[in-house]
Amino acid sequence: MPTAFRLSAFLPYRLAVLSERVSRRLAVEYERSHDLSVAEWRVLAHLSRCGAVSVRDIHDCVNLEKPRVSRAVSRLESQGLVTKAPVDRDGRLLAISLTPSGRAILDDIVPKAHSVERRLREAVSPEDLATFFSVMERWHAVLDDDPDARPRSRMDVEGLDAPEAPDPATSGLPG
Amino acid sequence: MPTAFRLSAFLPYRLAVLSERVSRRLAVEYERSHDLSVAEWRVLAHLSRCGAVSVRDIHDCVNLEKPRVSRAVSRLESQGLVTKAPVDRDGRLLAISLTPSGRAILDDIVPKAHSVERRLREAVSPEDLATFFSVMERWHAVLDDDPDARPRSRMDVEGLDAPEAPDPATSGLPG
DNA sequence: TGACTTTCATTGCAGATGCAACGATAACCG
DNA sequence: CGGTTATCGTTGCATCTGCAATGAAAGTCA
Repeated sequence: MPTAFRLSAFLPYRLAVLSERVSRRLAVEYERSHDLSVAEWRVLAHLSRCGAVSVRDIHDCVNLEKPRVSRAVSRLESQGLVTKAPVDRDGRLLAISLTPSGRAILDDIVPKAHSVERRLREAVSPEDLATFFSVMERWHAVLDDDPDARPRSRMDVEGLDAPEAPDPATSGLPG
Repeated sequence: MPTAFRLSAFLPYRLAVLSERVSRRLAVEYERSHDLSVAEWRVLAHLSRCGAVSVRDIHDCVNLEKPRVSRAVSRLESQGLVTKAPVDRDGRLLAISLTPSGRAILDDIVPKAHSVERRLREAVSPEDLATFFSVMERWHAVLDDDPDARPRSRMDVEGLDAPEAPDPATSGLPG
């Protein structure tokens, strides 16, 4: 008998569908009012916690390819939301930090993002939510052991509660 | 004090990271050996269950934009994996179905896809897995009530166990 | 010091993506 | 019938994406 594959019950597919739907709902908050892409939003969000960091550091922390970070940062800079400052100690590095405008936009978006998340969290019990996260973590562990899977980005593997783990190359910068 | 947003603990972000990692791991199976894109894989998988269907039907069922389905189908056709047949009863419609070659490729990929999924499922208890899916379903329900969220695609909302729910416009086609 | 390797950010480029048209066909309805 | 509307699949186009390659700047080590 011919192979029949039930895509709608397939775990990777279901994950992708939900993830995309949630992402698009969230994108409404930063796209509609501030014309930001996903990459730009992630960069801003990361900068809100980590101060002046390099492109490499952002790449390591927010699951974006380095060129994507670079372009996102350039666009944010052209909009006056971040600044790129050379690092005197290392001519290769760039110290990227938020401007007041960037901070103002974050101050507007972050509550909306939290609101979207809160509505999702409130729809399930704390126990179920904990189970959900533990399942996600175990699946990451499965992929960590799979040579055909991509490695996890640094911030995601180093624990979600750790302090910012500053890049030694850029820590101690102004900003 | 300035807004500090912990991206790595943000639910939409975490969902996106896991989903992308799983998707990329799965893509290894159909990309490396058969040079298929996600869209092409989804089209083939859908056809394996639903026989001869229209572009519109695929679009409704596998969470892909219509142009993306159209191009995926065209590329699959050029590779001899599917056929596009006109529907005599309705000149607008196209009856898309698998060729023997397409079926052969599916016969190769599907076990690999199941293997990836099995490893993930085996990493958690059946109870936790059930909880995971019920949480996903509740989040879909939250988004269903949100006017700023996109509607769910047909197959995903009509239940995962329903029979194929053939498009009345294309049902009864050869294949 | 000086050749070699590594790391950094950027750029090129081929291909994918999303959205808005478009032409063609069918359905609706007076 | 005939005109309007709706649907189907496709295409145009601006943008984004991923990957490799580039040039600049450390780091390494004899």
